[in-house]
Amino acid sequence: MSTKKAPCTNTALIILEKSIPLFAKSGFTGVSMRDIAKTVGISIAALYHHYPDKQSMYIAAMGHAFSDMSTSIHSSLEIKGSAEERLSNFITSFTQQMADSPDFRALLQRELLDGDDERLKLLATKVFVEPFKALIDLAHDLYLDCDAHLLAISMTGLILFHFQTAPIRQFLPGGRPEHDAPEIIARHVLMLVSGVFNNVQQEAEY
Amino acid sequence: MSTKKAPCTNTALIILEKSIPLFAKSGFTGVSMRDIAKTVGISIAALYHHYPDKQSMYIAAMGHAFSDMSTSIHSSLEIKGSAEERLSNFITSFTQQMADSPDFRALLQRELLDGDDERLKLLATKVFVEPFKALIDLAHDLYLDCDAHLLAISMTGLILFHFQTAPIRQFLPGGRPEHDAPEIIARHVLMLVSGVFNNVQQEAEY
DNA sequence: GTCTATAGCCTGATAGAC
DNA sequence: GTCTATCAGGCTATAGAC
Repeated sequence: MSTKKAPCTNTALIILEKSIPLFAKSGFTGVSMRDIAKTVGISIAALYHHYPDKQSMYIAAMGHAFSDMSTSIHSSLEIKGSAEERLSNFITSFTQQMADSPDFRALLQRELLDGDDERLKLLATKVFVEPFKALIDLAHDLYLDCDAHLLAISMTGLILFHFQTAPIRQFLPGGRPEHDAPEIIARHVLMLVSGVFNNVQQEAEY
Repeated sequence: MSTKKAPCTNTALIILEKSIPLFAKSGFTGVSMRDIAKTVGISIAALYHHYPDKQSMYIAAMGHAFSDMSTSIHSSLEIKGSAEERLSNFITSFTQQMADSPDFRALLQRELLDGDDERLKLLATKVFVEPFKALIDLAHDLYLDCDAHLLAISMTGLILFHFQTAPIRQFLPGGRPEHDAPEIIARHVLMLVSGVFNNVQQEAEY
């Protein structure tokens, strides 16, 4: 367990870790093997010793980035408490994790645009299936009888979209730098979702 | 006014209209001048007669795509009625417009990832500033005293994220094909936002 | 305004020495 | 496992005829 977190000296893994920021910034077609070789500090031919082609390297890099995020998310789903506490905790920690992982966010966006079914399935099962199950359980415990899948999408989307739009918000009415702070975003999303909670309770009382 | 909507026979505009789907599908670096020339049905050299380089052509294509969306959105912001009716109408029509414009959605996502400040400012002023103003007015009329900018981002994000995640939802718990329908998405988002409305009213009564 | 032809560079990928 | 050298083809962009 502790060995997995040790700084990596294996060349194949170093290639992945150094190429992830490049792919996040410029996408698959925007990064050349030359760029990667230069960043890693080895020759192009050496890259091909570890991966048969660029596509395989990209997929391996995605798998690595998604595994990292997976462990990070998993570790924050276990907290016990009331349903309200767990909801608040999920939103807060997920928002903080996304704020801490700009590369993952960019890769996620790029995969949603360009990923084929195989890559999207990997992304789903490695990263999002478990938090989605937790969210659906949470919706059940909170007596939210709206579609749990749609609600889970909405909650993750609410959080992620605030980060996605960060670069354009300075040009939109009311946009201010404070709006980028994860604490502000988390509080806002929790307010929105709590609204649903109360709303459905009201309807149930009719 | 009617002339603007007439089918275009000007080569420079045909180039834009035929290249927009290519850029939407594969991004700037994923489309070559060869691809565009082939799709338009002219030679590469002819492309360079109308645009000085690939970058200029891409920016012109973005401007064209965003203008189209701008007029489409503007035409649905004028409807009168109570604040609740206008909210419902905005969500419904915006969701429908996004459902009808997959190319615009893809270009928007790509620009959020790769656009520089100049391009993002164009995107903001051409497309999003006006609906944002309408949403902020709406939030005021509904006595929502939460941050209007954050709420506007959240509403557009709620809608857009359901489309963004369409290809991956089949791999997530509870995902079903019906969830892609704009009517379902619009109703779900309206339910979420109405929840806020009731919630804030409750708080105001305390 | 459109064409053919091409320059000059960059691309992914390989061969073979060490 | 890493290197240098290289290939064949794609890339953006241009020249010059019609």
